[in-house]
Amino acid sequence: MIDQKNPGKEVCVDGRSPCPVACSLDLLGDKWTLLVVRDLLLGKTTYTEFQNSPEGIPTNILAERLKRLLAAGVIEKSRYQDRPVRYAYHLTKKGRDLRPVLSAMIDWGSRYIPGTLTREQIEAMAAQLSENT
Amino acid sequence: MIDQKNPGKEVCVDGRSPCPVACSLDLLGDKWTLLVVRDLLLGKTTYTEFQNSPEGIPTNILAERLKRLLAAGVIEKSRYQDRPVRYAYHLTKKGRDLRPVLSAMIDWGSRYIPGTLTREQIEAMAAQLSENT
DNA sequence: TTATGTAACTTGCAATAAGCAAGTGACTAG
DNA sequence: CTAGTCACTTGCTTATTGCAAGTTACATAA
Repeated sequence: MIDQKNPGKEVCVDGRSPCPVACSLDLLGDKWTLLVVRDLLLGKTTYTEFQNSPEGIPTNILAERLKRLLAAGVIEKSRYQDRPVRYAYHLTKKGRDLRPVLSAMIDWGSRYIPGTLTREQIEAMAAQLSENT
Repeated sequence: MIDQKNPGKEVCVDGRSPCPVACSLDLLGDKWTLLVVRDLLLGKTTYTEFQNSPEGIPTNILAERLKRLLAAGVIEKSRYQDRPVRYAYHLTKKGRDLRPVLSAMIDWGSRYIPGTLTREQIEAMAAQLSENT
């Protein structure tokens, strides 16, 4: 993975090593961040929609993760309505390009974790979700 | 993602929801676990090799993660030498099938995180690593 | 035979992060 | 003027990390 002749010397910005996996995990390596990205890929856009996902993300953690993803340029925030103020979150290109990561996790999880939905079931639900908008 | 008519009811074994992403993250969602899998995919097999990776995983966390991956059937442990006792860890099929997840992370990280190595650089180093054995 | 060294951990403890409940401010609808 | 929604924030308890040091079993060198 890393230059064995020069260990721990060449470090990426704020990262633990120049390994793209390690640096990705610095941003995405926890139990919640990729679930927010999942929701965004499914077309959810608002704070309350993220909160209503069945995993039940704690509100302070959701707020913090949205800030981090915003700072990292993975998502963007827009006020889509004044009076009353309402915000929508969307993935940037950087964020949309996380789809293959999520996709690989869906494949792995649905194959190896019993009781989880298959890609097909998820896609059917995603289609329904976008119908209702 | 999840059945909206019956929220929070249909949960996978020990998981937060029947979503394969959520359940995968219950096992893999932290800063270290996938780095161990990365090392294993690169051909590293021993405790000390994992420790010597440039990210510097704390030893107690390494021990705990190996236990978890073992319990989850992602890796297996073998005594490859008595006197002195030495252990080797290897990926099972379940573990090797995580390659697409790591692969997608390499692609995303090397594209979006400046200073990280490209897939090509990593593959070159992996080739070198297996030469030296 | 004692002394040093290595592999693979375990233990103790301080610091950080997660999780829960409750509160806030802007605004709307009844 | 009361209740309700959205998008958060604050306070506090519990759980997880990270660091240093210790442990056990064996090996090799003096």
